[in-house]
Formats: sequence, structure tokens, C-alpha cells
Amino acid sequence: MKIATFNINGIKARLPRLLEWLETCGMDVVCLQEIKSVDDAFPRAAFEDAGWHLETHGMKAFNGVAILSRTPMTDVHRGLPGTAGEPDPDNPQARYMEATIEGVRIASIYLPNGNPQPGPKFDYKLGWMERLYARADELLAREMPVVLAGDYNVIPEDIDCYSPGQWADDALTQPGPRSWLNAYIGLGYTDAVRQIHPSGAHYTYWDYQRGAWPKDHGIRIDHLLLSPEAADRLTDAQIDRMPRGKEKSSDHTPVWVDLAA
DNA sequence: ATGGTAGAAGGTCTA
Repeated sequence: MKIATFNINGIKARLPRLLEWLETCGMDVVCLQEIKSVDDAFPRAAFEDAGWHLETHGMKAFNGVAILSRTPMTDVHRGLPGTAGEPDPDNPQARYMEATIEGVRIASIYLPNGNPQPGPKFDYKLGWMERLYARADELLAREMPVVLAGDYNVIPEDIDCYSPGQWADDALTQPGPRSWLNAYIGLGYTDAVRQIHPSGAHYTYWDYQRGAWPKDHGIRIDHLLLSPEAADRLTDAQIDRMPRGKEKSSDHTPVWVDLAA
């Protein structure tokens, strides 16, 4: 069972490129982030016509997540439990959803960026990561395969960054967010790409500016965390760099895991 | 120190 995460940076701008990739990628499930669309404006038919089941959790202009699946989804849940820390608790930012697919609980996550730090946006990121910790812990109690997939906006270690010195003051490398990510690992989750590529520099994001892509000035911020029941089934994890090199690409590229049947 | 690019909007804000 192949499961991907892909921050597409706008569903409307990315639609043709995304459909091309979906045709050939061989994925069973694709978690999308930054759809930047309300649910009603999401181009559902294009995906359904191509044979995908689709669930979205969007909002106006920013953020927004979705899950595509070749087989039906059950028990779909939108929003990260607990609204404490949301700037507007009555209208929480659309950054999290879950669904069960073929017995695997899968989350699509768009974690707050947190820049500039320090500041209220960084505090929001830390609070969000604390709430995700609580949810990740709850999911472990189900004793089922869980895959927490998404754009975490955290560079786990300096080897995940082309130039750690240039990122030293950025919210993506700060000790606080890194500690929360390590806390998820401490609960029993496995960073799938790190597991398969223990010492490699494997990036998932390259800025649109300053020629970051041709110079391979990338960072690794898109992750799939696996519960023990999922990690036991892990046979492969890869970053597909091809989509990043296309015209009108996202600034992220897809990351995927393969779980044995 | 600034600006460089991109997307959703049709304001600037976010990254």
C-alpha cells in the first residue's frame, strides 16, 4: 500500500500537473496540503473522473488539506482536536484531517510555519505541535497502523538542510519544534524516510527564489510518521523529485511510503 | 539591507 504526502501550494494552479502525476505515480493514497481553496471550490470532478475518492478540509485563501484514495474512506474527521491556541477558536485554521483506508488511520497535516520567531505565529506553532502530540498519543491506543503524513514545517536535523547556518534563526530549525518532533518519535512513531535513508540528504522543498531548485538548496520538512504497527510493514520510503522539476511546479515534491499488505 | 518568486485574491497576507 503506497501512501504519499504532497504540499501542492494551490489546487487550482496545480491541477493539470497533479493529475499527470497521479496517473503514473502508482499511489493508493495521497495526502495533500495547502490546497488554498474552500471545499465548494475544489475541482472534485477532475479527481473523481480519474477514479479517486476525495475528502477535503479547506478554507478561504490559505492552508487547507485533502486526502485522495483509490478505495473508499471511512470515519473521516476534520480538524485537530482542541481549539485552544487558535487565533480564532470559532474558525480554526484548516490544517488537519484523518480518514481510515484499508485498516490504516491516515492523517493529512499542514503544520504552522511559525515565522517570524519569536512571536505569536511561533507560539501558535508550538501550541499546535502540543495538540498534535496529544492526538498522536490517542491514536497509538488504537493499536492499528497509523500514518501521520504532511508538511511539518520542521527540519529535523542539520543534515536535512543544505545550509544550516542560513536557517539558524528560522522557525523551522528552532529547538522547540524539533523537540516536539522528537517527542512524537519518543511516543513510538518512526520517521519513514530517515529509517530508509539514515544518513542521506534528501530534500522535499526548494524555495522558488534564488535558484534554489537548480542549485539543490533544499530542506526536508515533509514527513511520514508511522506507528509501530505501520512501521512493521514499512518496505520503502522515497522522495519523488520529478514533479519539482516541471513547469508550474509546487515548491514541494511528493514523499511516499510503501507498506506491505 | 534589499529583493528575489509564487498563490489566492482582487486587499495584502503567507510562505
